[in-house]
Amino acid sequence: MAVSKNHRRKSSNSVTIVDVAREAGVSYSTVSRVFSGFEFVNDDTRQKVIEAATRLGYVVNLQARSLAGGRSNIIGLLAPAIDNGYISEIVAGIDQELAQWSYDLMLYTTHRYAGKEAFYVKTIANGLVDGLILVVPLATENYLEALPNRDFPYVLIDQTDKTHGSTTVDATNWQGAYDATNYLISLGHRRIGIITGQLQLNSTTERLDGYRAALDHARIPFVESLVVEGAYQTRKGHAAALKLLDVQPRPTAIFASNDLSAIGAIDAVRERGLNIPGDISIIGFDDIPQASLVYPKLTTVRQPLVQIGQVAARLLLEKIDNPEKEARRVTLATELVIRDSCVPPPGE
Amino acid sequence: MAVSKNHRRKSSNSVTIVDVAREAGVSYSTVSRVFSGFEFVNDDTRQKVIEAATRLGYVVNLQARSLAGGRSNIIGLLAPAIDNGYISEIVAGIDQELAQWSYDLMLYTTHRYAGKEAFYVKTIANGLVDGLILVVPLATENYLEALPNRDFPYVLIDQTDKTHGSTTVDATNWQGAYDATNYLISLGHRRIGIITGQLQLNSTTERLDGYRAALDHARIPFVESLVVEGAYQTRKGHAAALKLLDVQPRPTAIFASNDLSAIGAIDAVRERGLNIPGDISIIGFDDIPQASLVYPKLTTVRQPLVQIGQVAARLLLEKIDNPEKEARRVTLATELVIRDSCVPPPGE
DNA sequence: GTGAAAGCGCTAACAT
DNA sequence: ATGTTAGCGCTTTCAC
Repeated sequence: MAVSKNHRRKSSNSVTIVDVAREAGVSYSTVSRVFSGFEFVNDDTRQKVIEAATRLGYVVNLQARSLAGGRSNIIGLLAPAIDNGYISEIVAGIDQELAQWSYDLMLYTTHRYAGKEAFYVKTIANGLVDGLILVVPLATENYLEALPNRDFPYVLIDQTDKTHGSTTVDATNWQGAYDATNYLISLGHRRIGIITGQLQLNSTTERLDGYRAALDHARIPFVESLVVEGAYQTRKGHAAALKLLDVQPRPTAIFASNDLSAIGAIDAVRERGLNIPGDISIIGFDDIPQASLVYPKLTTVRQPLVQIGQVAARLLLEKIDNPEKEARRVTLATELVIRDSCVPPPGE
Repeated sequence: MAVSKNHRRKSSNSVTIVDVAREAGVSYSTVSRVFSGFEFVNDDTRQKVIEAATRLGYVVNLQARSLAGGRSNIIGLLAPAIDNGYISEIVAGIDQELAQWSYDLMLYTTHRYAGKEAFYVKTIANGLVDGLILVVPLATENYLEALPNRDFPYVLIDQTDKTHGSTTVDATNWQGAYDATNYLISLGHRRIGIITGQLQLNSTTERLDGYRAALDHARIPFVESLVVEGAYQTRKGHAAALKLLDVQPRPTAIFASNDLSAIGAIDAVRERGLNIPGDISIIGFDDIPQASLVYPKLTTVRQPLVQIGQVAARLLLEKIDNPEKEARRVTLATELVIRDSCVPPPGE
């Protein structure tokens, strides 16, 4: 919160619209028209203005444009961090889409104002961004409460909220988990452990349900002790896997609810002197870039991360252009990606 | 460049400083003083203002503050993309540092305006950011030419420029490469291939020089055909490794100038049916998070990526607060990280 | 088609 | 310590 004392103005030697107007011999609103596009301006005039601007090296001041015009062509991304493949891929998708509409991106990380989420979001929304994409794992409500009442455009990624009708994009979590579990079953596994995400999360529940459904479908009894809560991160995945390995009889396969957990699980299994996939098969979820890097290459359920980012950005832009547009939820298809980390159980 | 036609103003139901002033019964500059900190305001008045603001749900409009005050407390990061561990780690460092000074971050990707770099940068610099961090692999000059003449604060990461005196932060590339090569030599290798980065890059040259120096020092002849140009990416690393494997006699070790290349090289070596590290040792550079994920875990030269980001941000902030501050170059130490991808050559 | 003028919400002299 | 007044650089009516 500390703001530096010695506020000195930016070296404001910049060429403004007024300079261009003078140089071109027109009024400065004409210059504005030329650069904001779309107004009817005489071709000669336009030419004069553009030449003058080029001569002077004028570039528009987006800040001023934004204040005056009410729009900044900037959207914000609120995320815990961008230090893992999951978010990076999504950001790539967002960036791709924004580039097409000449929008820019601000990055807000959530770890900043713990406990003051609402204030933080409110400040963001009241500032320069035209809309917000939220990739917030926990406590979404805390962030959201500051938003809908001022009907500020936003979209949620992989996060449905019950209270407000929010525009959301996610993937077929249930189906993906079903597919993963079912694949393991088809390989002959019957004792399948699962490492979940945080239980509050929607995606956690959906994936857990998909897992159960596949078990049910194959008439494999659901065993409580084979379900261990993780947190969608490597460390927790590691710990959860260790727990799973202590269950008797030991599971022959583990479904990790995301790849980060799966990677942690791989290490844990190895530490116990067990072999992957020989002794234990492991399947993940997400297909982040690391999934094909680890050894053995991870069999996983692919989420179209880049596309999720793209769609989220597009929905947001639509919402910005047309605030009346009603909230909707777009769910993209997951896909089983078979690599090397799953084989039939030992002795099969 | 297309700007949406239906510019509608942001739902401007927002509470402004004027509303707060009216509610508190003071002039609106007083309100400004309270929220911009530091002015001498009577405690009673301040109290009244804060209460009024809270009652009304006022939050500052950073945009307006920025236009009026000449400072936005936002800095920009210009990078090719953020989709790899190298940049992600740096961004994490930047973000960490910025958080401390309540600065925010804009993300600009370079792939947008190919061929119009100068214009792009100029627009950025003329807009809302107070400064810019550049992580630009190629054609740095194109970006830079628009900057120094308007003495806009910026810092370069891992990129020295000859023409202007730019503030730069990088790592001990020469020493790191020397250490890597020397380590290989100490293991008994004498035919050591190198996959470089793009030859235009400073870091490429420095690392190549370090490699040569280590060879020289051990009186191992430098062999031209053992040097293959890569591009700091996995794909190119793969291709380069393939080339290296065709050299007769075949190298027993490969120094990849960054981890991404090393990862590509690992795959290439495997495709040739060779074993790592048994047949070929591979060493990388950077120590991105993926380095410890691959199999075998990659021996590499660690760059303090997060710290690089932090230092870059700090230097930039200093420069913003004090434009007279002269440019300087901070070089951080690299460190050899021994993992599993290097062993003595076969038959040693 | 073009110019004049009123803001956008705020900061920063300059007064008092 | 607080109020008054100019802007920051632009968009956007409203005239002509």
